[in-house]
Amino acid sequence: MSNSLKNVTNINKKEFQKDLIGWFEREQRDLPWRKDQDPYKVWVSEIMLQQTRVDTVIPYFNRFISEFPTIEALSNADEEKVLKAWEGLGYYSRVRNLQSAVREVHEQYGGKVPNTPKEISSLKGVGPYTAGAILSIAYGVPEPAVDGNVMRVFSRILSIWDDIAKASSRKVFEEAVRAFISHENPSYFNQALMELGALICTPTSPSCLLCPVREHCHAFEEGTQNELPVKTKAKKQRKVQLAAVVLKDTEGRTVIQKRPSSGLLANLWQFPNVEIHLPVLGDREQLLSNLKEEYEIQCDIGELVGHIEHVFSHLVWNINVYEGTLVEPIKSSDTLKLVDQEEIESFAFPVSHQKMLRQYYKKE
DNA sequence: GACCCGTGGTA
DNA sequence: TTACCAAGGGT
Repeated sequence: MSNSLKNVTNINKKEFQKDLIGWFEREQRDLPWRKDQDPYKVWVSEIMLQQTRVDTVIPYFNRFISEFPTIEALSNADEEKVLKAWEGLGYYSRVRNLQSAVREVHEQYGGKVPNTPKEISSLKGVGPYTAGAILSIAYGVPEPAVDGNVMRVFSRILSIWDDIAKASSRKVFEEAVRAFISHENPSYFNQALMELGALICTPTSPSCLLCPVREHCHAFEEGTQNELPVKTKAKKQRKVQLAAVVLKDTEGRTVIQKRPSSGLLANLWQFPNVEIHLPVLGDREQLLSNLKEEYEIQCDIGELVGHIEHVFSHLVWNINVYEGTLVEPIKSSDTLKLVDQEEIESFAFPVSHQKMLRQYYKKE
């Protein structure tokens, strides 16, 4: 056993399970993905919930399941529509991986989500947490599903001082879950840990007096609940300067381009823009030369109409936005289009460019 | 292990 | 305003 788990044997496992699961049965929230245990819906919900709040996910989940209700529906869906359904949720590789994996299930597993750790973990976008979540919730398999909640809850219950920001710490908490998980109801056990983390055992000012398992909690006994878990700070975001142009033709249509199929905001659509490495050249000159060289677009760059700051988890965009007009017509392609106000609605944009769309495109 | 990959809410 | 956060995974 890991040295971090020296307190495991001090806790009555059966009593702990009973108190935790009993609380979950009484207090669990009524959430749309809890209406049944359809493995596909459990899967979709778990992908959406990665690093994303429950309140944010709810409307996306309802719309997504309404539009793509089954494995087959999502397998056959147009990628553009799937991305559009994810627009605004962030971490867009999640949905590309999801559709790719769903297609694999459709073709290789006869449309049935696999129920073994090895098979399910081999699917794109399904890591250790998601594998355990689907296996336990959809199939009742007693596998750990260790997310940030579970690490926080168990760091307090067992007084584990490992840094939860380190990837290597996850296995310590998986070991803790394996020591306590209910084999009668792994689904409720795992969900209860996360629900407890979300509602009671919160990051700051946990509600210990309302906690159903405070009698089992070492941190509560020692008064260290506000010092746990240990988590090192994230480093600051890098700043990136951009210049973008809302480029119109003589009929009021606007140029949009598709982002590369990998990296930041992959496959989303945007207004033409360039990263400004050297400010000395000037935004207009760099936009002009980029559009000419990359797309053979001849245009005039007009007024600076505004600027947008957009904060990502790991960087900050500062975008100067210009108006522009096409000098000669362009040819549409898979990655470059001229669209009117109605057509543009069907393309998925990152939030930063949605702001441009609202502020600088729909005028006049 | 370090870094990349989004967004909106909150103290 | 700043910093941190929220049901992680890929490379």
